[in-house]
Amino acid sequence: MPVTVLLVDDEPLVRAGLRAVLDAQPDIEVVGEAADGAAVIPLVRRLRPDVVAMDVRMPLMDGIEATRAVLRSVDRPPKIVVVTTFENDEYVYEALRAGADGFLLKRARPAEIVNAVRLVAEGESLLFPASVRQLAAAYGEDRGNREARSVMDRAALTEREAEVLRLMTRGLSNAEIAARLLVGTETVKSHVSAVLAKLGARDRTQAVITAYESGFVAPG
Amino acid sequence: MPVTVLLVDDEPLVRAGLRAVLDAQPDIEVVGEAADGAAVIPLVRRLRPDVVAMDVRMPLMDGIEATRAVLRSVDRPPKIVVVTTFENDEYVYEALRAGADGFLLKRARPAEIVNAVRLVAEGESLLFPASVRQLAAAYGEDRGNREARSVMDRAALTEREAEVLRLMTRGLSNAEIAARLLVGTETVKSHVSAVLAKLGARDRTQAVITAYESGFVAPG
DNA sequence: ACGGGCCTCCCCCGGCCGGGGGAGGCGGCC
DNA sequence: GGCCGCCTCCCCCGGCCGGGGGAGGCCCGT
Repeated sequence: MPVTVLLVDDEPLVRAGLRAVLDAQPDIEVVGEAADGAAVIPLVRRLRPDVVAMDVRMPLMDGIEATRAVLRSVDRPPKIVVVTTFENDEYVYEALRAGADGFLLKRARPAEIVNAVRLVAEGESLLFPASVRQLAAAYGEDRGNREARSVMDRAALTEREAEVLRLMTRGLSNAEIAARLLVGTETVKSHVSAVLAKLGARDRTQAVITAYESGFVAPG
Repeated sequence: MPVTVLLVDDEPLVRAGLRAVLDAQPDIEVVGEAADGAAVIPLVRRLRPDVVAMDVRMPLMDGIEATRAVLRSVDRPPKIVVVTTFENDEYVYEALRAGADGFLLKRARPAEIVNAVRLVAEGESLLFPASVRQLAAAYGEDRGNREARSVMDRAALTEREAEVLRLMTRGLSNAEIAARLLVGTETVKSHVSAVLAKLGARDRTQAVITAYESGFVAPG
């Protein structure tokens, strides 16, 4: 019996690509598709796929949440392969921590994609940072982003500081933030200074940039 | 006779997706694939496709270069549709300036992809605002975002202003931008003021926020 | 030739910003 | 009880920022 696969990705194009690649294999069968993490649970219950190929970045419920949801609400859960565009995507690591069994780069060659699905179906855990490192080196780029994210991770903003940063990302001035939070402007200045120091930002603009780059705020 | 299409994308997965979507149409036929811009010229010469669907971001030769190369070295060149992941990708604008006839978002629905190919094949030029607006509306929900996007669309920044805004989104001060662009700080201040006015922003922070919200810069 | 848009640079000036340093109150933790 | 982290507020001050107004050179289209 073939390995059954459920595809979860918000982009129909990617789903079509995965389907084309996987269905071309005699021992693999795509049994369903979903456009968002929120739709995964009932589909997994009904279709009982061996493997779920799941995008990490999706609009309503991302791959991390969806992975957690599947693992805790289905017994004998399927293997979960996380699909991502960027190498060293923090989301991927989170998804793996959440219990995903492996991951796939969208730019991988078809043979690698097929191989990854077969391997996790057999119970192998695909955690090869090595190959990711290679691809990262080959394609370079996207470095600043990872930095921003890790800066934000290590920043350890206090609750108040995070709130102030959030208002900064809405374009508010110190005086406006003060009014919004019902505190004095001097207090806001203290928080802003703390945020700048923790994020390694020179001014509020750089702080806002870091917030966007790190995913602290979602643009789309 | 069907519309013939050549796919150019470094990711086999995307090629497979486009092929699946396009080949499903009786009036469209994918006649070839290439993984890099460098391979396009001979393929175009041999296959004489009506349309080339070309990724903008590729390792060896990007879509901009490849577009230019095709247009200048082939007579009766094919229509070129630029394929991108991000809306408002700077590369896309460059490609359009280089002579591309339209563009496609990878996250577009299959029907829209098919439609875009048919339209350019018929000689329609798919330029941005309208179709982007549609896609944004279709996928949007998020209202503020669409507003930001339309603000950006109507902003009509000059080339220089856009460049200054791009540097602003990198966290640079006026002095640093001046140094980077080899002009005086007063000049930069003029451009910044123009950008703020056109974007309806009060300060550079708000301008950067608008840039992120509108997709002028891609965060992830 | 004239006008208009763009890029460049200049002056003045008020204001918000951010750094440095300090301090008091409150809560939790050892 | 004592310490520490967080939130709150204060003063001084230099600097970058942004507004307003102006101007010259360039190219393009009329």
